Amino acid sequence: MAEYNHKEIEQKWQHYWAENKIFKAEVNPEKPKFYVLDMFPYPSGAGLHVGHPLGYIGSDIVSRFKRNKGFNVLHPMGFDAFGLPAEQYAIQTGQHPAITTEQNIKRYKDQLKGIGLSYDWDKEVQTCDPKYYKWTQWIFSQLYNSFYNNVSNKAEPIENLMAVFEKEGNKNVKAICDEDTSIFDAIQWNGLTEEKKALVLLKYRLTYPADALVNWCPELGTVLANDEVKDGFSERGGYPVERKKMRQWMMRITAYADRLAGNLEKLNWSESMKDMQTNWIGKSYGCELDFKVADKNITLTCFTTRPDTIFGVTYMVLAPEHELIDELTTSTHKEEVDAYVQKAINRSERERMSEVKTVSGVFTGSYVINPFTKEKVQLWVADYVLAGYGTGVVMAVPSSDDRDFRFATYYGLPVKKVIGGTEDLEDPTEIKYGKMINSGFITGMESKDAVLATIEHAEKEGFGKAKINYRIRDAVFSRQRYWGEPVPVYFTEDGVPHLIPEDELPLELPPVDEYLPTESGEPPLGRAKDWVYKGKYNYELTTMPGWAGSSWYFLRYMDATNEKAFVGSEVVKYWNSVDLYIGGTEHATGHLLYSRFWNMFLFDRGFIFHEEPFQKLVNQGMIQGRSNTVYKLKTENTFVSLGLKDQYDTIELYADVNMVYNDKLDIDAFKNWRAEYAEAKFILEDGDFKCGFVVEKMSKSKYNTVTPDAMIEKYGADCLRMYEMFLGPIELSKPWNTHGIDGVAKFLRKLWGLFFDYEGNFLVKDEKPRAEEYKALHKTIQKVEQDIESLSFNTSVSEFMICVNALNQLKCHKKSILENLLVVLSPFAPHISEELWQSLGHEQSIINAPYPVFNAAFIQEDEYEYPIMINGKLRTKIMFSLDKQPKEIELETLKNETVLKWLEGKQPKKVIVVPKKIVNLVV
RNA sequence: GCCGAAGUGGCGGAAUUGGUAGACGCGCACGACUCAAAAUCGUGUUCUUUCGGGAGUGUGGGUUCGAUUCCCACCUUCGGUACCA
Repeated sequence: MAEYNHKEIEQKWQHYWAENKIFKAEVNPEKPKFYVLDMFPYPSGAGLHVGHPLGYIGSDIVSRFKRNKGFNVLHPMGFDAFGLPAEQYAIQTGQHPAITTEQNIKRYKDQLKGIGLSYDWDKEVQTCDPKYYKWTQWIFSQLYNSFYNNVSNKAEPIENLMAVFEKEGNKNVKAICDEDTSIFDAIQWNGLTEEKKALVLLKYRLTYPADALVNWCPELGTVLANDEVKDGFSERGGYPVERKKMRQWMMRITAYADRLAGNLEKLNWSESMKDMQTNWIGKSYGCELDFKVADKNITLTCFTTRPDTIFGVTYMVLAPEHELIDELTTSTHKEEVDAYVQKAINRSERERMSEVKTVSGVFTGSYVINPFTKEKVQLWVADYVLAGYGTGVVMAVPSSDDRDFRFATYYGLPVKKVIGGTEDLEDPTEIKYGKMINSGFITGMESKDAVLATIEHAEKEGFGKAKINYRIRDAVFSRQRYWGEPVPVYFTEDGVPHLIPEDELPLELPPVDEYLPTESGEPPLGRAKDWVYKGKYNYELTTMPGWAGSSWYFLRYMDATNEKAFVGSEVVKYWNSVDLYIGGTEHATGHLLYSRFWNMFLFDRGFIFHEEPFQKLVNQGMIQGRSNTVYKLKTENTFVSLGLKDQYDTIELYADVNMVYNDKLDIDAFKNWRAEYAEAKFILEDGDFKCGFVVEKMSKSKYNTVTPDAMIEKYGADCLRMYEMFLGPIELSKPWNTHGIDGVAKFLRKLWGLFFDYEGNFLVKDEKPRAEEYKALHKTIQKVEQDIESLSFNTSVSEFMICVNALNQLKCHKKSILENLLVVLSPFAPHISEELWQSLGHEQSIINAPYPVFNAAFIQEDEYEYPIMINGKLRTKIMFSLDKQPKEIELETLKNETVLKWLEGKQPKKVIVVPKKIVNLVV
């Protein structure tokens, strides 16, 4: 072969890999395993752009590297195939979402294969495949059949709980359950009807139906999880979201809040990612305190993290949604309170958010009694108190809480200062901690000690207890949509839910005539004809959310075709948890929390053997678009180059980045782009038409999308892979700019040139390398190996360039050098490496070639050129033998001509000689 | 507001535990080859300069013989989160 022909080579090797199942991963206890995982994509209609594969290329390099290093590597890919876009498209066109999804998946797979990624496609999973979602439904069933035991601190079968109920009721049970669960004994339990028993058990199950205040998105016709809502709008589509009470399946993730937060410490994740999860879980230590309502037989419990400020409580506040509001409102205030509550509840999330700094509230007419001081304070309703957090009741301490202070100031409520140092302050909330003042028995204590003292006192007196509170809420699991996993549940006439038995799974998605809600407002599944269980029981009509299928796919990959279990236990024992997981930050509080939850649950129940699914997590940065702009005169069909545009009255328009090179417009291509530009005139500068640029999101409407296909067509997959890595550290976001890719293309041609000359003559000879050649090679082996371990792929690419430049300079065509270099390069540029590897006479794929062993002897230097600095400024350099003693170096330096000139006859005060680093003279 | 990450040439970026700032590449300039162009190769390329130097890693200070690196304060950008009691 005369010239480097990427197209031919890449197709050849991609076929070879696929036909010979080179990347097939099978359990092999003889070999150490390594599991490299990419976050699996939702196959959108637009296909991949060059930003998507960034992480895939990085993980592919690690996978291939580990293979060369002797590991048994599991590196799978699949598709998160249920989802809104396909369904929205189905609503518009009537086409079944499965068809669109299949087409999109095919396109994605073609694109991924074109990049030469080393996936074991036999392990592919698609969440919308009934063979897959059978097991998603099975896991749902396991959750349904489990409760969380606070004593063993893990999930257990619900039968364990039932056995205890039969023996002694629930009075000694320490388990996670609904707040409103009442206490009963064995006699009461055993006396309950089956229906009643079932309803009680729902309060304990890890998945359960409940009336919950949810994020309802009318535009999408479904509820959304908290992490799917951003600033009051749906994350997908950007439609407004409102609060609504609906009956929903919920997941009791709160049972795992503590372990999810605590385990983070053990994980090799970025600090920012751990922080995001920690904040989302929002664990806070404090206590619950009971306030009796004056003249009423009601006790309100509030949660506070600052019980030390109890003597500063000057009023109390309820959330507008609080269920006792009617009872707590006196007749004289009824009208006002009702009006306020109505307004507050109807206010959309969005409005509430935009008015964060304004305060509003009304007095209920009732008073509560501070259990510590016996003081009567006013009870208010205000929407700054959230129903969903704590108990929906807040003790207000305006002297140490900003919001309380703002509220009290606005409504003229008293402020009582309880922390030392705040006595004379205008705004006492500036100081949050100190010595307590005006605080009864805790006066004089430090706030920290006072917290403990007050809790102790409250517990002794029986009106409070220490409590850990979490911000995280149970996750809404129902979606009022069609394109998702059916929930494997039917309802008997009494409304009690029952699981579809395991051997009848999967419960397949039935056909419907339209992908819209029914007339009566039921989800689309309500349209399915004759879709009833055993001919008489109604099925659950909501489907599972997107995160259901993605919460366990990493387990299914291990054993993708197992029909007896979601994953075989020997298999999961071997592959265990993911060693390296690469994906975007956007999944920090959704997918990464839910999958940890499900994994932990499956671990508790003994189905798998690792508590945490992802040991090391790396977030790849986003590749932003880099749009090009051109400037058209407002009144004429004439465009003006960037540098001259200020002399004219222009409007800015996009030019497709694919017809701009180094910000210079290809005018002919531009004229052909659109009919209205065919006759356009151009005002050039220095003979070129220069475009402006803007960095923004990559999208079709901005004409700044670049597809991997286009890059591969022109430069080849190896070039694209290396260039993407060369752009910078994998975790950094950066704009895509095709300009630099030529550098990598040149590198590949130079590499090729070490093997073949222009006529296609094979140049490689089996000769003994010289010291410089060994040095160039081993420097590269060392650097690249370190870089891959730390995922610094960008510097590896530089190193390869340096090495090939050096070998070119040395005119090195020696087999033993080039052979090793190819193995080191192969994870980055696998196709060209395979081809050249074969040209050296190898019959086996380079994928299994052993990684060269770095030998420090080859890069050993015996001399070093010391930079000589005088007062920290570099003045000259002197070569010294590395075994020369510092004292000798000092003496010789002081004799050096340049040094003497700079010393101007003065004697240096101090001479610092750092071996193999530097010499610094202080004058 | 709070939490986190990041600020280095015209551009992407490099610099191991504090030790020659700007590796590697793009772009640009000049040169070679060519009738010419492309490709390729070579040289130069932080700024400034009176060609001795001087300044320089967001800003201001500090520690040090020596700071892109460590400490303090601040500014900017990006990501997350937000009446969370």
